[in-house]
Amino acid sequence: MTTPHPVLRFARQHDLNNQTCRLSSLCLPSILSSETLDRFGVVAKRTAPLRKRDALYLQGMPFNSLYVIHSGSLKQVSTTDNQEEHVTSFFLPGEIIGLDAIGEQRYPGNAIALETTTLFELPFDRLEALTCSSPELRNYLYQCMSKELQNERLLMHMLLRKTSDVRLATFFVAMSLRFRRRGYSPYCFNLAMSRGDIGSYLGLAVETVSRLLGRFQQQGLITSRGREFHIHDLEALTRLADSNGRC
Amino acid sequence: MTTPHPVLRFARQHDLNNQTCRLSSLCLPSILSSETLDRFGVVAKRTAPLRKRDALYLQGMPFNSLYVIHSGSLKQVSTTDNQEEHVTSFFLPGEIIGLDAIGEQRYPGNAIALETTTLFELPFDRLEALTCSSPELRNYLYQCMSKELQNERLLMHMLLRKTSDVRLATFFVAMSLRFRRRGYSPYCFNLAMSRGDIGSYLGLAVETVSRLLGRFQQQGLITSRGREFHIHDLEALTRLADSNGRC
DNA sequence: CGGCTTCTTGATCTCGATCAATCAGCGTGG
DNA sequence: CCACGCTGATTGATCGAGATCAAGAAGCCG
Repeated sequence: MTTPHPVLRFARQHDLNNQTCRLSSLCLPSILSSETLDRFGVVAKRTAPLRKRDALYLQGMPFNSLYVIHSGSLKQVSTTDNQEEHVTSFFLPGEIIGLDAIGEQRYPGNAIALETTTLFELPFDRLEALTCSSPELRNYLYQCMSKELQNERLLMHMLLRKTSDVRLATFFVAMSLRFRRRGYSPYCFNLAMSRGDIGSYLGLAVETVSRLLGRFQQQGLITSRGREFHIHDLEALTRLADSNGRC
Repeated sequence: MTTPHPVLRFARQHDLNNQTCRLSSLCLPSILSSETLDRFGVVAKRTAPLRKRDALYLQGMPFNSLYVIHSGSLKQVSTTDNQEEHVTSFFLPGEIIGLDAIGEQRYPGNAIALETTTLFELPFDRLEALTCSSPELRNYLYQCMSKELQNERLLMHMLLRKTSDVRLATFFVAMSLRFRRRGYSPYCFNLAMSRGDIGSYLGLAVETVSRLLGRFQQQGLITSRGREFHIHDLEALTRLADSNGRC
């Protein structure tokens, strides 16, 4: 109930600076005064935990709130006109969900819990009202969205061109970075999504993901046991992600 | 100098409603009162026209302003770490440039004029200051960015999976829609970008784009003479864009 | 222990990149 | 004005990455 907002707590502890990042830009800049953060926190309501496969919202439902993950993770799955499903995003603890729903006032996909997940709800009208009086908060929201936009654009045009191994390497580097930013180990983490989800997100077949994981393991880049991943050579992985595929 | 803002003029004339769109969501919603628009317009400064190949800004330059195209068109080209160039966006008249620069406070690529182009400059600090007093403007900006974000996500996961013909069909349908929204013909338009630019944007080789254009022409979907395009069967093109590629 | 789903591994085939050559357009300057 | 050269567009031929089909292995939960 009155537990401080997790992002808030994290920001206070770590005094995050406003550095760049690739896939996930949802860090809280230190510009935010703790006063603003407190009011940000006041708005946040804790929601009942979701169990695996539960939906936070469904595609087309009217947009009311943004959410911040406290623990657990979600995927967003969008169904296109021709009934194909695509995983469009993954969300990890501390990240904001729903920024892509503001425009259409509807959620653009199903948000499905990948494991038991707890969230904070940020009713957008109240948040938006706060931005009146707080330029920092206003700018923070602008920056969040702008960064996500830039990341999506970059990512898209990287992935469109890249070979499957580069795509998967990019994915791992990005995940590692996201865990690092949140204060978790960037070298050892659990990914609650299935191989199929990863494939859908990267535009690859399940079989390809599986084969690549095997190859990465042979090459000593990572080890994977089930959904637990150890990154052994982040530098090589980064080099691969930044390469043309063939080298 | 004191010419009214083109978008402003357009919005007054057409009383645009807030409908959904695919690739470009930069329509002005009718929510915006003309009072707000006037103040919006006051902020806008006309800039000197760019000639073909001129740069509006370069990658890494500090972000100061958003821009709205009055006439002409631009592409944004981002250079990745490994020195590859990717066309990340095209901008048509009436569309806003620079939303993806707010987050990092730097422009994420070179904005290059594809033809003689005139613009309006919107200094962001002044625009942002206006959002204090105008909830409509504030929400408009949020919605612009959110829509672009959603479009990029959808587009990415469509393109990642799709065959080359579906990609190109999607591109034409999107372009047609963008011209339609701005009051131009959706069936006949000039695209000032080269085949190479289109290929780069879609993640296809120039040769593939060229071959596909030939095939589309044979199939009676479009005709292209140089950079002038006629869309003959928008419905079939849309069906192709929404299909799985094989059908 | 069955009955799931998820993951892995193998074999084949297709789409599109790549290499290569020619052609068209277009502005420049002799 | 035309010849030249440059860039962009087209077309053809080859090859490889990855999708797809198919089958088996490994978890996972009731």
